[in-house]
Amino acid sequence: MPELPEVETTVRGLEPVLQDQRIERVTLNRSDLRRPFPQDLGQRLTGATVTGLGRRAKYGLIDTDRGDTLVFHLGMSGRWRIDPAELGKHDHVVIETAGHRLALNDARRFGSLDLVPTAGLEQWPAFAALGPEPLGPEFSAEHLAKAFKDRIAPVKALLLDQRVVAGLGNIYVCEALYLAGIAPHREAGTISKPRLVKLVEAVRDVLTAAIAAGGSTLKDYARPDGELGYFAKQWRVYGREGEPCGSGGVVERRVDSGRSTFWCPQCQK
DNA sequence: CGTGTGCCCTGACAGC
DNA sequence: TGCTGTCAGGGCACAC
Repeated sequence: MPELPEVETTVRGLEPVLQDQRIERVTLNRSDLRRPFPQDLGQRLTGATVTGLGRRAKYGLIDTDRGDTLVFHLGMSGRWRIDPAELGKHDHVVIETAGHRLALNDARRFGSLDLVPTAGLEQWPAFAALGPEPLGPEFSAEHLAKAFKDRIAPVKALLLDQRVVAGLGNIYVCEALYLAGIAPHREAGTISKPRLVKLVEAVRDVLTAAIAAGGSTLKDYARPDGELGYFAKQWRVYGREGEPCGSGGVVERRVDSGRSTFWCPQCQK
């Protein structure tokens, strides 16, 4: 499931294919994913030239010379297929350049596609309240101390809150909390400053390692070039219920409002 | 405002 | 073989 590292990997995979290329044709095989596509999406994209690619939180950004940015979210199962031999059932949007054909494939349709004025991107509703990038300079122990102050919610819930920090999902939050030695259900406001320093380091470490590994895989995630990521092998707690954590404890799983948390009660306090 | 719950969607998988 | 049930979860709506 694409979290920040997978989206980053996807954007890096799209860059050599799309940068400076003119979009010759856009085919919409349906009118929506999670929500309807913007009006006239095809016409507004056709003929535009890609001027740059980027990422904000778990969103991929494709800038065009028309002053618009195509914003994509991969949801649970979304991926871009580059030059697929043939199109499949879940290739909902197809973008063609002179040299390539790209298909946005999303079996579970939790993804989204929007076209937003580049100049107003930060004010776009989905972006306006986002917290800092976890790999950027604003994400610090000071920032977390401020965000956690007087909060009784579990630290895991706040790390998943995109207004606190933008781009973390269930897998990397579990991993980061394990690395930092902090129990997922600990009240956020009770965590000491030195431990927040460790948490910030842990978040950066797990994300950096995942990006370096080319994004992780969860059954249906594939890199844009079609190769599967392999960071899954490096997960310390996620999906490892009942296994030794590596530091003497045993990984436990608990479910809160239908969501799994993996952690080691011996190592995380 | 802070906190918690449930829904969307489909495919993989387990069990019978 | 084919059926049923369970699970995956990001973002958002909604209840209290």
